[in-house]
Amino acid sequence: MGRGKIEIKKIENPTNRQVTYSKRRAGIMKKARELTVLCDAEVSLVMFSSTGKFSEYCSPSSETKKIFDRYQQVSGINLWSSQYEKMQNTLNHLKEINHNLRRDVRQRTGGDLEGLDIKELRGLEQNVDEALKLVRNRKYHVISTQTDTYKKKLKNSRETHHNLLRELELVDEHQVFGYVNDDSSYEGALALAHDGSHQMYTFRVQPSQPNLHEMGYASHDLRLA
Amino acid sequence: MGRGKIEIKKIENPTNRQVTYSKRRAGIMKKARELTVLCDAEVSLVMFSSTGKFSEYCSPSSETKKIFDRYQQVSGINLWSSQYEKMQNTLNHLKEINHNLRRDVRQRTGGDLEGLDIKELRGLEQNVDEALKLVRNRKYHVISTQTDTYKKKLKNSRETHHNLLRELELVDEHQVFGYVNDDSSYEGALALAHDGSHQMYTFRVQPSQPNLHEMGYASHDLRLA
DNA sequence: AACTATTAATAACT
DNA sequence: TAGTTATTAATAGTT
Repeated sequence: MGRGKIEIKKIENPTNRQVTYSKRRAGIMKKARELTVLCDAEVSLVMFSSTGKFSEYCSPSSETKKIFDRYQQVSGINLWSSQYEKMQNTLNHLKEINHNLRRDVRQRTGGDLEGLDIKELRGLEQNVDEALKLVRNRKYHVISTQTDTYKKKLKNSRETHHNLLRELELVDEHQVFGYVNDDSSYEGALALAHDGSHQMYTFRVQPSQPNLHEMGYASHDLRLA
Repeated sequence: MGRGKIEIKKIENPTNRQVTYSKRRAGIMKKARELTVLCDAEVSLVMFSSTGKFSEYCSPSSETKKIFDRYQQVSGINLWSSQYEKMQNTLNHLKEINHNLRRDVRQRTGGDLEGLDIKELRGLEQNVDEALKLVRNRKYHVISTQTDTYKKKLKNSRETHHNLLRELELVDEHQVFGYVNDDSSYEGALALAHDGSHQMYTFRVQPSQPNLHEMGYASHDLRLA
């Protein structure tokens, strides 16, 4: 339809090709629109020119996305299967790891021991025992560090006090009051550390887990008390 | 184009509409094909008739899926944003939980203690201490159960033996040989349980975590030794 | 971007 | 559903 018949093959002249693309694109869009109206059909038309220019037509009261969804249903092709499956796998993997981590934590708090044989129990016992020693060591280290800090502060304070008194002495030539050399602070801190209070150690992860159940987990209480 | 002009509005006669749909569908598909060839374009055409019949055209050497992917890139519309976002959130949530669980396990094995203050350390110590007691109790329970089983087996065996000897006595009227009443098995089991072997307790989750690094985790060795 | 000779599509009919 | 044809619509080549 035009001044002479044309063969249906790629137009080599780029300018010509682009012009023809524009014209025919308008034509096919009109056809799509007419089909939609005349026949009450849903039509999605997506085009990319050879230069990459994108155009689309979509029947009114619909969206390309919806037609894609429908296309997917009918064609049986899962358009985002690759993405989706990969994520699904990652998710399952994480869930499994989480599950195992939870069990480990439970066993390390003395629960869920029924499935373990003697050998495993012995191993766990030894492991927990070693952990206990490490925690104790760390505690003592923190305590002694803290105590040193207190001692230094005290020493500083003492010196400051001393100097102050000296200054007063020099200024007023008054009698100096004695003061107590209080070295009982170290024992005090140790007593504090060992006071056997029954306050529980609460697992930090708790406050940031509002909806585990949404992910297929029973809402186990992870509070390790 | 036809015997008389027609108005572009829905064809009310269903038969007519269906006929027109078929003809025009063929026409628009031909147009799409021609556009593809002449102008070296990529075209996706998806149609649903008013009766729900689905047809598509897609430029050769491409697939509807690929064109959809491209459509998504260009249009900025994320076709699976809802699905994807939900999964992404779940994933991040799981990762966070995982992270916290790992830290907890590490702390329960005596690592990562630097961030804890005295109060937390005291709590952790007490918690681990209690866990240790629970594990020990369980171990003793398993041992004693096992020992009981052995005792019963032994008792059975002893009786069987006894009966056998009696039968021999009755049959042959021979002299009975004595046997040792071996009750040392209990002490043996306890010794085994307390032997202080340095064999490590290995965390069960290990073998099923081949590729943690793929999920953005450093491949920490979870082995709790 | 507009024109127009010509071909292509198709509405009505069979 | 498929074929025919009169008529309109699309468009190739031109301006």
